[in-house]
Order: sequence, then C-alpha cells, then structure tokens
Amino acid sequence: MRDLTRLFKALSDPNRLRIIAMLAVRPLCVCEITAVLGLSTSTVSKHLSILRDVDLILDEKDGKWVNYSLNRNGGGDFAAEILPLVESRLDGESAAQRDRQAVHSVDRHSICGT
Amino acid sequence: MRDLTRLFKALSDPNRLRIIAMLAVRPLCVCEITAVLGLSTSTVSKHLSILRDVDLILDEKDGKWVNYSLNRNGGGDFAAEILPLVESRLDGESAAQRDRQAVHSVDRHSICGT
DNA sequence: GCGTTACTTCGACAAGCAACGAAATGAGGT
DNA sequence: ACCTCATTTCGTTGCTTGTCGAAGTAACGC
Repeated sequence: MRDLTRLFKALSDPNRLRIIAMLAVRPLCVCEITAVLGLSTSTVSKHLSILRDVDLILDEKDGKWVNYSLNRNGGGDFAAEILPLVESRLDGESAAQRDRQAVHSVDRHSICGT
Repeated sequence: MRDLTRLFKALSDPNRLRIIAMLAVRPLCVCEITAVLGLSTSTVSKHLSILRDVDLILDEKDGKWVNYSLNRNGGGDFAAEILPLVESRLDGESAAQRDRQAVHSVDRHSICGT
C-alpha cells in the first residue's frame, strides 16, 4: 500500500511530470533538466531521486555526468505499467510539448558551467 | 497538467485507496466507510469529495443517505482509464482485502446512529 | 412544526513537501 | 595533489494537506 501511494505521490507534481515528458525524448543529465525547468539544481536532483525511488526512471553514471532515463522495461512493476499511459496523456499537455521542444535545443556542454 | 496532478494526488493517500477498494465491492454511504476506516465523519467526507472532484467516484443522493460508487464508465476520462489498474493492484494489498471483507459485514442501519 | 439522523463545511492544528542557498561528495583534467 | 565542475545532501522557509471537533444543511419521522 505504501509503495502504491508513493508512486502516485511521485506522479502528483507538475515538475516531475514535465521531467517524465522530457525523458521520453532522450536521456538527460541534471543540468539539462535544470535549464529547461528553470529550477535550482538541488530541487531538480531531489525530484529525480523521488522518481528513481519508485522505479519510474533509471540513473547511470557517465563520468562527470549522471544520465537519467525512463524505466520502460518494467519487469512487472506497476510503475512500468502506468508509465505508457502517463506518457500518452502528457502528449496532449502543452507545457510538456514545449519542454520536449526545448530538449532538442539543449546541450549539456554549452548549458552547464556557464 | 493541473488535472493530471490532481488525479494522482487524489490517488496518493492510503485511506483514499482503501475507499476505492471498498467501493469496488458495492456502493457505500459515508457512515459505512467511516465505520470501516475508523476516521471521523468529516475526514471521510473530505476524502470522498476529493475523489469525486477528479471523477473517480460518483455520488447519488438517496433520501437521508448519499451513496458513493466507482465511476467505471469513464467516457474517455483518464481517471476511468487507470481505475481498473488501481483496482487490480489493490487486490494484492492485504489492507484492502481486510477492508473489503469488512464491507460485507457492515450495514448502514445498524452501524449509523448508535 | 420539532427533533433526529446523515452528511458537508468551517476553523484550527500538526505533519509533510517543494523550493532555495550553502556545504559536502565525487570524478576529471592539469 | 589540486582545482573545477556536475551532482547530492543539509538546513531553512513558506505552503499544502490530513485530521479533528464544532457548527451548518438537508431530509426523514413523529
């Protein structure tokens, strides 16, 4: 029961939904997400840890960066079961559409460390 | 976007999930739900209004009582799309199983107004 | 009408949560 | 080793939310 409520709580924040919409385009590092959302780095990091704790996303260390990606595989997890539904519903959200556009014109090397 | 987050927020409370599990058995009035959950009447009423506002449940006045039931029809609503998934996931939750058992041995005429 | 019963709304309180900046961690590059 | 940069963790602040009891609605029965 606790796992279920934690999953839905993770999905109940607009910025976390925007992150999911962005990760549907391609894997992203923290600073790229930060640039699009306009939040502080620490806040984005916290959002990502919440999404990871309920197995909605995966993190993979890549040298200096950490790449976050959607956990589509699933393995029977309820998170993976509803993730496609969330993604398709986000297709109709204009905020998510804008964010996905922004993902295409963002590059970690030019954005981070300016 | 706001609608989506409100839906997930509605699903992110354990007592509201227990209510959904109970309503999957049969329509219930407020006092029956109150008796099973062990919460105050006003708290249960608030939970029900939150679930109704996101179209997960329906309310129907029946004389002195108000019958609440799951909104399974849907009509393209996202709420109706994920409701079956939530129900099947609640089948495996022991707390929800206990609540559904309790629903069978609860009667509004003997429980309310004692 | 009047009281009772089922429910909703209001007001208050404690706990939880998102946001930030600052400090800590960790991995490269020189 | 040192410095830098990407990320995480910590401490704080302000807002949201779950809970209760008390007051307010609405409908039945006498």
